[in-house]
Amino acid sequence: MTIHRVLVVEDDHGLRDVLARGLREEQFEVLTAADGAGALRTIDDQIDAVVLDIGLPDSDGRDVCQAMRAAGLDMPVIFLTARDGLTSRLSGFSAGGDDYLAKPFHLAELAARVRAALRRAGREATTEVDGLLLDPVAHVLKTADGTQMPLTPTEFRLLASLMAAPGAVVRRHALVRSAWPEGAQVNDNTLDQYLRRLRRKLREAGCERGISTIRGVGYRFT
Amino acid sequence: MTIHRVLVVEDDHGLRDVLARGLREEQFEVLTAADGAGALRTIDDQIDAVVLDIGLPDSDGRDVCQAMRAAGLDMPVIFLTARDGLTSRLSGFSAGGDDYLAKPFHLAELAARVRAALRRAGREATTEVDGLLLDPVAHVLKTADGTQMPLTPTEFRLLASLMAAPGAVVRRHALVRSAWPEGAQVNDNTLDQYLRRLRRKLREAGCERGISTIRGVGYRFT
DNA sequence: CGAAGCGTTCAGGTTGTGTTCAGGCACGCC
DNA sequence: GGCGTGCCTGAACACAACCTGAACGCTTCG
Repeated sequence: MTIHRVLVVEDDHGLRDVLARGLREEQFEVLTAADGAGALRTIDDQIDAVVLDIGLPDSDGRDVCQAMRAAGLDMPVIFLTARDGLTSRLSGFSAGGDDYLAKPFHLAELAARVRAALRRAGREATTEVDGLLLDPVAHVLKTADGTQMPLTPTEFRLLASLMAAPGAVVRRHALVRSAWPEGAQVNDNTLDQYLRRLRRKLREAGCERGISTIRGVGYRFT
Repeated sequence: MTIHRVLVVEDDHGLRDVLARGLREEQFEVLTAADGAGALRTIDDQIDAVVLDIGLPDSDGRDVCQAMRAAGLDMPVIFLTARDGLTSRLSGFSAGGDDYLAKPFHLAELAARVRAALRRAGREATTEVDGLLLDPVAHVLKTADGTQMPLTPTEFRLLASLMAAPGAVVRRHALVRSAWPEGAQVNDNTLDQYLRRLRRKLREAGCERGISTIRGVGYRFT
């Protein structure tokens, strides 16, 4: 999993901490701000996404977003709204391909939305190894001859991890750590299956490179 | 294969933990610091490499690097820069750093870069004897003519132990201690078998050097 | 509702690694 | 030379690691 920088803007201290800690556990790098002014002070083009509470003490979250856009900052924004009603109004507004989430919500859902937004915005890093490239926007593997092979999210994370350091052995548990959420219990066989599917997709895409097994150690993309 | 000591300097707590844990799993000994001041307090000539965030709260990572150099510390530095900033790329190099890595990145890639930097700096994460090198990243034996010979984990540990001190005699029980877990009961003949297999693999790889027997004492890599 | 896609699990087969056994060769000592 | 010890060799074995094909539950989406 690649590491992204997320700014959380929320006035409630407790909630802000919960969000920050939760997103960190989901492998994000997290900055925080307590109000609109602080957000605009913190924000720059190194932020990959913003989680933005609509009801801020000093200003409306949407104004903050507009100020961002005016400053030429185009990263995705996930709005947090105080339950119901508002959401319908927001869906029409949806400025800049953003997303919204009504309180209360699950951390896992927020993390998923942030990821989805990053993907849509093309903020994921493209990995490329010798003509073979991994397109993070479309979640597709593109070969030199233009063939496109769709990948599932988990397949994508696994292959990205393998291609990040071509030729190097990646240990099994390192693969698990990079493709599954922190602390997930993953059956050995599950990983086997994914490698099997990845190898088949690579073969079907007519790719001469492949994943070799280093028995007792891990796998290597060659 | 000696263990290397890496200092990770990163202000974000979550990211720092992820990096530290990941590098430890890759067999590094990891120290951490949260800012430039802490880094300069921690650092000494026992550190083999530094992973240094450019954007630190109290100072620029490049200044930290320059301060290091001024103090006569010449270990390699891998800069972490916020997404593809070309400027930080260049100035990172002019500050005497060895490599850079743009966020977001994969752990496997960071580990590979740290190893590469150590190798370039002559701190040798890989064992090399006269064109024959044992590559722990790819987990293979590479000969001068480019042949790659895969090794099993135990073979790898044994050969590493022999190549660590070329020309010196390594006693049998010393070999056992370095290639098997502490307190393992190893049949004499088992070691014989491994030497046999190693010699054959060396021969098959077209290597003129070999392992000679010192009867009653041990073995020597010449 | 049904269909499709994704993640996961199960059962069974295959292979490589680590290990042991039986026997042979070579060296050193008497 | 006879003999023992240390090392080498070829073959065989057990078991874990890994691969494979098939199926199941779950969610999503039409």
